[in-house]
Amino acid sequence: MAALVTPAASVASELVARGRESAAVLEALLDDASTQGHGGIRELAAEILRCCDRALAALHGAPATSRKRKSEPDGAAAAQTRPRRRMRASSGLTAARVEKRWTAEDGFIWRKYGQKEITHSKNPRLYFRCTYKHDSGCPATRQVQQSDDDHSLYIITYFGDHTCCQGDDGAVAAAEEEDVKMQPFVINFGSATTASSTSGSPWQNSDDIDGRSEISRSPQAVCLPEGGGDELRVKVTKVETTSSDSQTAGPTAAHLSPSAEVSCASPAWDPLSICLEWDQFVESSFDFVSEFINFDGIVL
DNA sequence: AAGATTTGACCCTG
DNA sequence: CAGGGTCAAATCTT
Repeated sequence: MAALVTPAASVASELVARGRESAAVLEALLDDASTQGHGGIRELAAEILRCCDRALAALHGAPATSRKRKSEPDGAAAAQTRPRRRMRASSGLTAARVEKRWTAEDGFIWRKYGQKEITHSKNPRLYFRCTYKHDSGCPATRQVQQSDDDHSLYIITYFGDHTCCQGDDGAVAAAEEEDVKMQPFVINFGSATTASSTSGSPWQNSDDIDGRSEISRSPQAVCLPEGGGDELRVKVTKVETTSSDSQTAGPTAAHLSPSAEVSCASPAWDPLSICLEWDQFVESSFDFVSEFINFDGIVL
């Protein structure tokens, strides 16, 4: 477990994560505008996302390679002797954290390891573990399931904390809290179409929440302006934490708070002082698009 | 070729 | 025994 644990690394990690979010928003915007010939710029935004992902991976202290699956030389015989698995309920793993989001994306890099049809549920439950489980022994896992009631909502249950980027508990806790605040949002540029952000969103991709697309795809639902509105509307879904003892109740039984809607004149996400530059970056994203900023500085 | 995803089977708990 | 969580071979993607 050779994760970077210095405060500087923690800050860098968070900055990159935030930059990635900004790029995701940009890509979403451009995606919608693709019919007007912004395909090349979209690709650029996608490249930013990829760069940020790689940077995060590096910061998390894991080599980009060596994740090859172990092969079982004895085939079926090996399966017979494989270690007995333990169910989470009895494993004493850390508490579950249930989130209800518009996107399955959360800034971490997950690897899908299973999918299961759940009884009395229309949508399958997807199982993810931290990409760095084997490299850093990171125990973090999560389950993602689309809401039966609202297909544009994802119910995400987190188990365990990320140790792959941990070391400074305070910093990590702050980062997680931050993540919760800034991830689940819907941007509405004051469209007259009341745009129920939960329906008809062009960005939701219910068939595509597997690990790969999660990393590469834009998470936010965005409505482009129709009449020149300039207000950004951020929808924040509150998050509750449940105890491990109540985990067996499952995500759908967990207590989810109703969403709170917040309107703001600018897309400044929150008052993290060290990240002001990114806020400015986002605010000027449209200008930057038209001027074709030089990305040399972010090449990794 | 290496790494990620899919998916059926295995295993555990209630 | 049913339901749910995880494993890992097969398959796909890059």
